[in-house]
Amino acid sequence: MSQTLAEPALLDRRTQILEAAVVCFAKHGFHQASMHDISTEAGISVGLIYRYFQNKEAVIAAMADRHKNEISDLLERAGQAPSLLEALEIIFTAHCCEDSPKVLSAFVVDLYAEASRNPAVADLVRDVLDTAMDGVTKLIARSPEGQNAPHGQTPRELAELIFAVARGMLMLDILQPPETTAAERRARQLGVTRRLWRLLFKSEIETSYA
Amino acid sequence: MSQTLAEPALLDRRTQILEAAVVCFAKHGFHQASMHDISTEAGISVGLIYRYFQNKEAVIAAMADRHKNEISDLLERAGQAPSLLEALEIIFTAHCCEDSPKVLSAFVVDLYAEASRNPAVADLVRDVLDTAMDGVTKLIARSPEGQNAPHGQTPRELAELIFAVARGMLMLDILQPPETTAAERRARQLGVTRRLWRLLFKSEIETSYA
Amino acid sequence: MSQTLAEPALLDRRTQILEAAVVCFAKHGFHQASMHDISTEAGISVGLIYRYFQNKEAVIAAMADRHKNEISDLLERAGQAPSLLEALEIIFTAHCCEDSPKVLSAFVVDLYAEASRNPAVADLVRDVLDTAMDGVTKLIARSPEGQNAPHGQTPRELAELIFAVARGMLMLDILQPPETTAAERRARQLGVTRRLWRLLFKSEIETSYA
Amino acid sequence: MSQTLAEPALLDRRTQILEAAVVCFAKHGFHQASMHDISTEAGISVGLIYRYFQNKEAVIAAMADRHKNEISDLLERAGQAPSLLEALEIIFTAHCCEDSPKVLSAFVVDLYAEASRNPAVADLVRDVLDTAMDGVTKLIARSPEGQNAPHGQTPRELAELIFAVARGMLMLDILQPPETTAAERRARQLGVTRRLWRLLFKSEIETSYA
DNA sequence: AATGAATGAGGCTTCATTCAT
DNA sequence: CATGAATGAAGCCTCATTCAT
Repeated sequence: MSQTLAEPALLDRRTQILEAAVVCFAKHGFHQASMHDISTEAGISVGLIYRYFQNKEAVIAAMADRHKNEISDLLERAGQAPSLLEALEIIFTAHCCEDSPKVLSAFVVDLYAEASRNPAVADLVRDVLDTAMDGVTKLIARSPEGQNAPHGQTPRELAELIFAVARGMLMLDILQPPETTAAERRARQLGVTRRLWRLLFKSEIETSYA
Repeated sequence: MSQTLAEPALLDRRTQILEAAVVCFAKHGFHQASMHDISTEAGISVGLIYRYFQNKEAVIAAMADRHKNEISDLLERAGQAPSLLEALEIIFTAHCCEDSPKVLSAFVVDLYAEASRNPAVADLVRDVLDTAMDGVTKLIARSPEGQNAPHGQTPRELAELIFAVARGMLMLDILQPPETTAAERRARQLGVTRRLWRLLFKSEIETSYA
Repeated sequence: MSQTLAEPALLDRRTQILEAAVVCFAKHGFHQASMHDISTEAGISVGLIYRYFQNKEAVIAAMADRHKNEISDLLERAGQAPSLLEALEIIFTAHCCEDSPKVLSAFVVDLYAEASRNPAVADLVRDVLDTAMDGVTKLIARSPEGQNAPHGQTPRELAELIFAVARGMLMLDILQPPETTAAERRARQLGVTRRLWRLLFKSEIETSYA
Repeated sequence: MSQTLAEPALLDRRTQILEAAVVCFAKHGFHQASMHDISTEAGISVGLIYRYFQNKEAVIAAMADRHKNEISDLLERAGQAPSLLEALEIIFTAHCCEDSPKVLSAFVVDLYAEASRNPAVADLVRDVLDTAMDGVTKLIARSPEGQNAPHGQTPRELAELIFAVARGMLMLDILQPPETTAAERRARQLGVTRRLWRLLFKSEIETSYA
């Protein structure tokens, strides 16, 4: 009976530590955040972290993995949206959550920075991106407006552009003044999303009616 | 008489140090690169760096400033291109230089990561971005194809999209396998640039002739 | 009723732990072996060790005590040997057991190293040595060849020399390449033992007949 | 001119650190002595040690090397002694120096303990021993009393016995009560040396005259 | 009796920075 | 102007020990 309890407890601790780690990593960066910072944020002792992670590197790797799952969830949610536009809106505004303003953008950019020197992280991030791109490609392919994109661009090409814009907006999001509210950041993202959507999927004539 | 000589020498030393710093920063990241790394790369002693920069922070700040100038130069060159497409091509392929593959992408992404926690760097990067955006906005406004963009998007809005894509491509560039050649990366960037240009500036009908 | 059971159980646990401790101590040294190592080797939990030993120091002390008993047993066995030479052979080859090659040598040398800074261990080891020396002195005194040693050396003096050689051989044993078999190490020990015995107890003339 | 100075300075620092290290290692053991202990004993900062040694392991290795040189010097001195007995006396009393009582014995025993788990140290110690044994073998071979040892033992065999006794006495030396003076320890060593010498090199008859 | 999660002090090592030369 | 030896704070990690279950 302790086994059925031990498993979740173990997972919970890991989750608790990772939860603290995102905060610290987003606030200070992977390598500027100390293990002590994380343990304090998590409300536990430093040593305990090492019961659940082999070392700091492993925490970073787990964070990357967590990111993979979150993107996965995001795509899932986007896939269930009633329209392509709404799906894109979900994808483009995922990081504008009230509770941890700017946290996600900084974290993701840091993740890419880390990927540039840590091959393991690079592989993971690449994998995430490929999966995500495939997902969006399918989303486009099955949507009505994806059937005849302007200039005959393929769904894959459109997905690539969409992702470039999404990652780019993440970088620009970092530069928003710290006092910017989540709502404001969200509004901005929505604006860009719609303009992008119109460009990619609406021919001139149709749009004039909109 | 030493003053007329001192000034350029001083600038040269600073340049020499910064030149070494980009290499180290791109290779290891701002905070993973040690002052010793930089001094070794520059072929000088550690102490000498402190004669030209108050501390490591100042080196990072100077690097950000250097980035500003480089973007400035880039815009200058782009502004002299014969066509908008060519201007965009210059902007989008600036980081694909033979000598230091992937160096610039990693550096810029790191710079944004740093901006997310260092307000001084954030201000500088924001300034760079604003200036660059203004430049491109003007480029678009004065170009023939910028006159009537699809969906009535303004030059500013188009510039925003362009920059989002440009920054996004930088992030994606990081994920390229290390063995990717500069030429391959350049080709990819050019492909995206052209597709983006067509989308933004070519109406469906015109394009069919292209 | 649990008491009659508890006693042996308690001793068994202690023995089990000490059994695991020798292995770990010999493999890593007293202070390099962690309590966790010992608990794993013993197949129990860390906490349990503290039920039977106050702390690591106490484990080491108990190990020293165990060593005392083992030397005691060894002398017992040696005392029952039919001849002095055979007694010496038993003493000199005790550590060449098949199952844990080199284990004992390393452990004993470590014990002496520990004795040099831990007075409690020093006292114990000294006690062991004195007792052992007394035993061997008696062995010599009662043996025929011990009656007239060359140069009129007393049984005590001879025992001292014997023990110096025995401890010294232990140190040298450590330097044997790891692949050396117990049999080889035993053969070497026997050779030295016999040469020593001849020197100490055989006059030149008698020997020429042997 | 700074180069001719830099070299000795570098060597001096290393020597200074090693000098401090022997003290700490002998007092606490290799792994119980902290880098901080060593730096304090040497009167320098912790970080400075790392300018001269890659890590603690390297300090231990250097200590082992130092030991090799000291044994080398010792043999040199012993080789110049007028008689074999005096040569042996030098070898057997080397560790009984006034200034650091018991330091050397503890250090050497620790070195052997370390050798039992650190192959690099084992190789070095083995090498030291072989060289030393060769030296003593030669000493014996060239000495008058070495010509006809009792029982026809070869110089090599005699050297082996001598070294076993020497290492063994080192171990026993550790057990001397801490208040034992260097003179007392020296006296004891001399006693053993002479008895050993008589046994190995003096026939019964000659001795009766002595 | 037994477990193993949790703690936190302490060890090794790095690195920004200073300063005598 | 230039060097690089020196410092010491701080980071990562281990481990003896405790305690709730």
